[in-house]
Amino acid sequence: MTEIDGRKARGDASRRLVLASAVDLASIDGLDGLTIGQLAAAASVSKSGVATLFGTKQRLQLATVDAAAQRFREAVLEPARVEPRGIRRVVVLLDRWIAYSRDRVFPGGCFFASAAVELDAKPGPVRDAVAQAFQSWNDYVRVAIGYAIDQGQLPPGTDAAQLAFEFIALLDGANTRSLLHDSNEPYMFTRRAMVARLLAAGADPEVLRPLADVDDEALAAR
Amino acid sequence: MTEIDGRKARGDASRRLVLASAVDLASIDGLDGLTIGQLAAAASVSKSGVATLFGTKQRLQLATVDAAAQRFREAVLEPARVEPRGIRRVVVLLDRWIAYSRDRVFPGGCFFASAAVELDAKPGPVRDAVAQAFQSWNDYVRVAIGYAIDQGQLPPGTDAAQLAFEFIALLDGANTRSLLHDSNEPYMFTRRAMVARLLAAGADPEVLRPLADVDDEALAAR
DNA sequence: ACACTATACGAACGATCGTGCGTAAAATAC
DNA sequence: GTATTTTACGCACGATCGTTCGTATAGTGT
Repeated sequence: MTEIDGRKARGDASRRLVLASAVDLASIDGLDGLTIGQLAAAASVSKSGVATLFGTKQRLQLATVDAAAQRFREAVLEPARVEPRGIRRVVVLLDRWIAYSRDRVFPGGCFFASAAVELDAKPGPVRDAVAQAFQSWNDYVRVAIGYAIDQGQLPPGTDAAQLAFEFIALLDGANTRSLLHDSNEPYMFTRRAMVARLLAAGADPEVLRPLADVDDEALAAR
Repeated sequence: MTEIDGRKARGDASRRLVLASAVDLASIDGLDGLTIGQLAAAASVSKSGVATLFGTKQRLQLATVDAAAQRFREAVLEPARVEPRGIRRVVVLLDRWIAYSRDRVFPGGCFFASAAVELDAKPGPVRDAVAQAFQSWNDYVRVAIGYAIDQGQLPPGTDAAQLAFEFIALLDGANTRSLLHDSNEPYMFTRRAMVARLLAAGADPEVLRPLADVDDEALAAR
């Protein structure tokens, strides 16, 4: 039943290969700064080969957004899903995001933080795709916090949307500052802020340990 | 004593005129996306005229950063300086920044939030200039909070650097989200977070009114 | 008066951009 | 076997990029 077309298969493999370079380049130079010529050089294929695989630059950009979302899910969402729903998953989620940014899963830092700021004032399909991915990540965090509330690990009156907004703002802030000043100190600021915020919201201090115990990462690296 | 050179004066006037367009364009397309050709068209001068005034694109970019810093100071810092040092100035500072972002003093939102994310992974003099401007704004907020601590309006143990980081992250987060989703709701999230944070830090609720009383701005516009 | 400096433009440079065309090779369909 | 589809490349197109050159104009010096 799963009759695979050898031509399509070959093309998909090439697309994946090219897109791996594309997300790396775009995380540094932006989705507009990404050019077909330098992408072809980075992926060791011909310029017209890239054009054949994606047709137009806009479709290349959209495919790049999808590929970046895939890598994001593997680095952040999937590790958090091993934890059961509730406050523990929220904590792992936030901790994994910091690791994802700190370890430069994308060489230019969080791809979506970059793309969102780059395209936020430039209407078009690519901006819409980025906006939706961003929204989707925000909703994921908000829902994850909602589970913690449902389970009584956070007070019933807690505003999940408000908390999700604050956390994502703190994470993105650390991402940019870390890149801009080549330092891990911003991650410490964000950890402290998030832990304090969760404590103030009434979370159990014990489950916050994964977030709270790594303050020395700032001392470890410069 | 202030002998002015008519030639220089004419050139400076032209530079100011061109730079006014440059910061607007760059806030949307980024400092790299800014091209001499479209800038010349937007400012109604010739392409080679722009080249003559700034020499090279990099010097144009550096001049654009300076011009943006000037506009930022006029929109945010100067209005806050009418308040005496202390918690009141901090509150006005944060409130002015939200107005500066919401009113689109730069058509593409905060110029420096844009430029910082665009260049955070691209070494060079322009990135350094943006990083320094960003740092300077961070220090201004931190010092302003320090005054409030010195005057006993915030507890002696308050970490001014931590607070400054959190506030700027929340402000930048609202800026991006507002642009990306064309909504004023993010500003409400940020106001609530900052007010709650200052209250938790021990600030007088009465002086926080300028920040807290405008929740309905989210309802006013979509 | 003359030399000098700064602004401003038109024109052109080589380089790179995104895209289209023609062709060849590989895989599928008949 | 002969069509057809998909990948992949070389090549060239028009457009735009940043920059440079020559020239004209306005203002400053002596």
